[in-house]
Amino acid sequence: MSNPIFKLNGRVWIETGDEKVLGHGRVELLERIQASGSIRQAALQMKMSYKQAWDLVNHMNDGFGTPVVISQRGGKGGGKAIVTEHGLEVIKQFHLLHQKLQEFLKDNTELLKL
Amino acid sequence: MSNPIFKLNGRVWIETGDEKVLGHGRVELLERIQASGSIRQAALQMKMSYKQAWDLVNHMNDGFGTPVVISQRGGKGGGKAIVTEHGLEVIKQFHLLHQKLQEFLKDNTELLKL
DNA sequence: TTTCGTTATGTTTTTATTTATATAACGCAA
DNA sequence: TTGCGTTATATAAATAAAAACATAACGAAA
Repeated sequence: MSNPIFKLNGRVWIETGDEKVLGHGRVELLERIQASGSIRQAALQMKMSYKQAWDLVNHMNDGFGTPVVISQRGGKGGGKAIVTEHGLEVIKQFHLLHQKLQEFLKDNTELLKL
Repeated sequence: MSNPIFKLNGRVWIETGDEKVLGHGRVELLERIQASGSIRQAALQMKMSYKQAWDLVNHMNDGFGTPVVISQRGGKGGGKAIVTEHGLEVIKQFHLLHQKLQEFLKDNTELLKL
């Protein structure tokens, strides 16, 4: 067996050109927006500023051809944000990738000899 | 085929506990130290400060049980640094992992439907 | 014993990033 | 039509990260 104190870890993400458009953190943000219906609440939960969350959402909407989040201000509750059908698909795809990566990491940790 | 503008990318690294001990950048540093015999030259090549390079080397030596770089000051040329046998092994292992990840990314990019 | 170029280390300065603050826009509901 | 809570956006303040700078230690070679 390999030395137990060493752990293999990794990340995957999706780029357009050279810009990162979707990764681990952004997916969590989308999920929390979906769950709460609010960019603000999602940001609070993840302990990031509203501005940062909004910038990320904006960047994702730009990066993907079709928006992943649609938001509106005013109205009941002051405003809201929803994850689009395309956004849900994106989340799903990323989860699949993430899961596959975990398998990859697990398999190769076992081969790791240091 | 999947949308050509989206690219899957990723990284792997090795941790001990929760601290990153080896990744893509550190491996390049080791290789350049090996090639030049100097931490300073390696740092210059990678456009990082000597301090930063030295800190990384130190951190790696701490992180792995046995040192990956041994350095000495003074003497012919002012000093030198060499990558240990263990360091070479570590580089080799990481390259293997990196190569496998590239295959993983390639395989899954083809499945990527966005 | 002086010079040289590097390792080793700490300190200071600068830059970049993050966070906080402020304010306008908005539309529903009271 | 006023208040409310959110989205949207810009600007300022605070933190963190990186780079630059300075300097000591070192030993071979001149």
